Amino acid sequence: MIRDGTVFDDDHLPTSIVGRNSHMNEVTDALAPIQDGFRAENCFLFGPSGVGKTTVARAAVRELRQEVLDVPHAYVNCWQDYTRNAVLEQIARDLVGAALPRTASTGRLVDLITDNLHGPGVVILDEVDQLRETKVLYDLHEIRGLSWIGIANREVDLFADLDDRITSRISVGYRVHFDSYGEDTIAEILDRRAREGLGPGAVNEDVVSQIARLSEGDARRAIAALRVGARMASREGLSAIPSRLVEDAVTDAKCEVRQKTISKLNTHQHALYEVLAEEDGLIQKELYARYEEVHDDPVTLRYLRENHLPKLEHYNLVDIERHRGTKRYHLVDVDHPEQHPEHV
DNA sequence: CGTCCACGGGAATTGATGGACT
DNA sequence: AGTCCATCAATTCCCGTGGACG
Repeated sequence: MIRDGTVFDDDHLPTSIVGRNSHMNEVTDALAPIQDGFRAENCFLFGPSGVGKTTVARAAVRELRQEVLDVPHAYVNCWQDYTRNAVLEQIARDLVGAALPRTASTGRLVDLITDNLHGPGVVILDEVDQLRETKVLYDLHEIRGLSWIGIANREVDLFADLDDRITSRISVGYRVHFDSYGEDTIAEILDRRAREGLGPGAVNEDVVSQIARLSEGDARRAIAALRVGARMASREGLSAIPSRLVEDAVTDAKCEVRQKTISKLNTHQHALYEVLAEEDGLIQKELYARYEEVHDDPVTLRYLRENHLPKLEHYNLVDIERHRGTKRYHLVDVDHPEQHPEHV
């Protein structure tokens, strides 16, 4: 019953975007100057996860490229590439393509991009609030014709630690707020994905609205649930997803995401996770003490605090309970801890 | 008030790597 | 080929601030 599994991938970009017309218009407005050969307005998209921010950004760039041939564009996930150098390197790769030295200094990278950028270009900075070195925004501003689309969960002040005289010249022309999808919009999205990726009649209206209801306005979760449901059904030899499987599919999809996340943790993060799995609700100092025992090459508390702990929190694996100053670390609950499905 | 704890700025160190110079 | 220097990422070390609490 699964005709095309790629339809359910996180990076799948549908041919038309459901329920985000006004957002699309704002972003394409921001990019419009490129059509006349000028630098676009920087813009900033914010809202919770799974509400189509990245999709809209990518779709807007795609639309632009249908109007204007070969607009140089780059995509950077600042969560992975959070240093100045890493960001510039990624941009150089996407924008300029081809050969760049294995390691290059930031200055060299800026030169490389500047020299090879002919006409205006646009960079998508996903999870831009995770950027450690906001100086890079200044670097981008220095490159003629380059503009960016920043994406974040909350509205953040990106320019906090930049020189005021400089920041006043870097402007964010558009701020686009994304709110949660309604259930009917999620249902519409699911319906289209099903039509594209599954056999005919694989889902009925009832199943779709059930998934939509259970996924709390998060399209990513809904789509993952649809994929899991389809897989479960086809394993039973069915050509349609029966509604009795929906609930399991939603929770399994949740577990799947979690397992995938855990498998990406490094040894330090893993050790922390293990410690918390054994003993929940520790304060930072206790957590560190346990971690130090468990890990055979521990890093300092300072470093843990700076990198690994925030990472676990960001991954939504660890929850921090603040009770009058003292903070306690907890694992985030899973609905079905007793069983998790084999990995994808 | 003194202590404990969390937070985070900032300097310093280490190790890899690549380029320039000899 | 060998030496030296610059850059960068990762990590550590040191420390001041500030809240909570007894």
